[in-house]
Amino acid sequence: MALTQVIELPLAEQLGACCAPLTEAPISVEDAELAARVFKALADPARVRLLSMIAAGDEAGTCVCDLNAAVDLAQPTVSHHLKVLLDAGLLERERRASWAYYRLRPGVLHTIAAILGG
Amino acid sequence: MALTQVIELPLAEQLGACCAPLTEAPISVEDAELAARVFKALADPARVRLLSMIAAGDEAGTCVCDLNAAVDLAQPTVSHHLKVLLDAGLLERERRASWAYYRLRPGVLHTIAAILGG
DNA sequence: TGTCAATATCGACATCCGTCGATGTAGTGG
DNA sequence: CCACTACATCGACGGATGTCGATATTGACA
Repeated sequence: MALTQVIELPLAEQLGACCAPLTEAPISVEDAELAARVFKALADPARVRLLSMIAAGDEAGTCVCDLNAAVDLAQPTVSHHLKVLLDAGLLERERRASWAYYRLRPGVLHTIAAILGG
Repeated sequence: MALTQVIELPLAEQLGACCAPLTEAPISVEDAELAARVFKALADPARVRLLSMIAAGDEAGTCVCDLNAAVDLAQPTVSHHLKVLLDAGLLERERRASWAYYRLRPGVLHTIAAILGG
């Protein structure tokens, strides 16, 4: 094993520091890979909806139990989608008592919008 | 066969007329489906790069021959990705002589950015 | 009409991804 | 310690997707 440890920034944060808007200059191969991984997290209707419910919900976070009740998917499926959004750096997770609360990682949506040249 | 014909607006244009930013209210199932289809088009590194090259290139359009030369993919693969971006309503195509030119559909990137609440 | 160049479509393949039931794990309260 | 609840992980299945070689199509030009 290597002695050094790779500190991975959240994907969506790397994206914020990586590159100019798509319209300004051709994106590099590496940065395109990064951007595509973030867009891939958004490339599913269930995830878009979950993200929107969390983004439009309480700033303190939305309980998974509420999300499970609100979408027509099995509990493991919801858990899977939340993990994808979490790994993409779009969400944060916090445990309170025996519940899990997810909330938007601040600024990420703006970061993604900025890449698009909005 | 039905006598009526469904006139399909470009995907990305439907998206512009469909819904508020994700942060404002939970998106509907139908609109989430729509948004996800657009994000799916962006969910591949090759497509992000092609889109960026076209977006940052000449406003009159970018020749497929230039795109073929610039990316390390077989010609049918490039053609396939361009079709995905076209079908998503992100690009426009124009034939000039025996060449095909693609350009950004005006406003689409801003539309997508707006959905994200940018 | 025939040939050539540019692009699109087709068919096949391997891989990835969404889904769910079954099971594991963590935290709560008796 | 045990039972219960909330959530995560695992394993498997079917369908979608990226890739390419072969082939079809389109347009230019003899």
